[in-house]
Amino acid sequence: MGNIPNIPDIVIGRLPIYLRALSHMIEEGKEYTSSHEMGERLGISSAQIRKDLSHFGEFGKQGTGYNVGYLFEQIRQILQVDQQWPMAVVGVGDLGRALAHYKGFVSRGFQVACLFDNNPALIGEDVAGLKVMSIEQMKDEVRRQKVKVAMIAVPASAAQTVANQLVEAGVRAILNYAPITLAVPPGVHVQYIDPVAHLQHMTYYLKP
Amino acid sequence: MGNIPNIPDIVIGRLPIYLRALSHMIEEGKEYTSSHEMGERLGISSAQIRKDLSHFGEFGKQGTGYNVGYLFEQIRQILQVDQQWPMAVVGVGDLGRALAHYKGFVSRGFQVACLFDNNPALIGEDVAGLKVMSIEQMKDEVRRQKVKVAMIAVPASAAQTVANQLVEAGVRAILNYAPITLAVPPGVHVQYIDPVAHLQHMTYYLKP
DNA sequence: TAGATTGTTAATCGATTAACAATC
DNA sequence: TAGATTGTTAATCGATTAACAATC
Repeated sequence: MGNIPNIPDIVIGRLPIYLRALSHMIEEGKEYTSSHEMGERLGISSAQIRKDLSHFGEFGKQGTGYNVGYLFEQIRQILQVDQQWPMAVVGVGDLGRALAHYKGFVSRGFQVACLFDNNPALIGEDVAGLKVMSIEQMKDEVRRQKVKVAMIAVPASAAQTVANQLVEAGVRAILNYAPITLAVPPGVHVQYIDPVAHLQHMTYYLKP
Repeated sequence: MGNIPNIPDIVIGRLPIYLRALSHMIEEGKEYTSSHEMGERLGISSAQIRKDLSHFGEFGKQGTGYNVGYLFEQIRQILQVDQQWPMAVVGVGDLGRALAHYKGFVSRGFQVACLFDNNPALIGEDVAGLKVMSIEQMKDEVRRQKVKVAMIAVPASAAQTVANQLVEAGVRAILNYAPITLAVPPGVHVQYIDPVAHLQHMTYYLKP
């Protein structure tokens, strides 16, 4: 009913980039922008930006361009980040700690709500104002807090098991920092962050 | 001369994923694999894997598939990660520290070689066996160590300046953790890691 | 009004997939 | 040999770009 159908995933993936650029423009006090200007900043063609946005509605005015604040709000709604998503962090090593302390989540729609680890030495420790809980408590706690989004920061060998447990507890979006491809049921979304993969991608081009 | 021409960047981007899967297979003691099996694991079609590899040569045998160790070595060479790249980390906050301590670089062709921060309170501190150096020392040190690869873990407001300095010092590949698009000269490669962008991409699909 | 910029259409470009002969 | 799987070609599919009428 009134559903916006069939928008390519690659388009969805660019919306957060547009959002980021718009928020910088807001900081700069810029009131209007154009597809040309945004494209310039982001290294994307203006036609692509207009096409992408046109999937969701008409946000601009001919001759004037886009109202920065308005477009920002619209994209926030489209991505559903005009709300605050509580997140679980699993694995409280160096990376998990960095995620727990990261200041950049809150302004962009997320909030670390609970931390889990299987190391007894860590359980109960206070990290960024949260008590580290055991993996055994994870299912209950994730359900209790209605957590739908989680970040996995455990070794590759444990990542699939953790993912299974998270899914069972109701998590539907996983950001996986472990360098391994996860198998999840349909309807559960996974994104990967593997810095080494990015680095290796670039070294290909570093010939002489 | 004998150059392999015009390989799509998107293909290069998948090679690290193949490499990762192959290294898991090596750990498992698997000797042979097939495009079908790899595709299964990675959620990629077998045709795509064969097509991707065919850009670089013929690595398989009909009827048998691919020798895991051999294909692994070949892709390592293609990506130039059969060597150890020294890396600079700029910004020694929580994230920079996590990167400095990360154990996963060395086995995959990288090594954190130097750390920089502009906070006087941090300079001289020992982090993961390295002394934090000042940004003023960066250009000299990067040149001295012939560092070509760097990771930026400073606030967005400082990232462009840092990038400029790194490029001036000879860095040609930058992994940028700051949530901002960088402008760099041709021939310098940038990849981005913005966890929030990935999260926002997924929340789009978390409708009801 | 004149100039600028949108939203959209059609054309182009590129990537993925299906199919299969070759062959281990 | 029979079965399996490659590397490659051609067909399909999808994404990007160019162009422009509409209009602010």
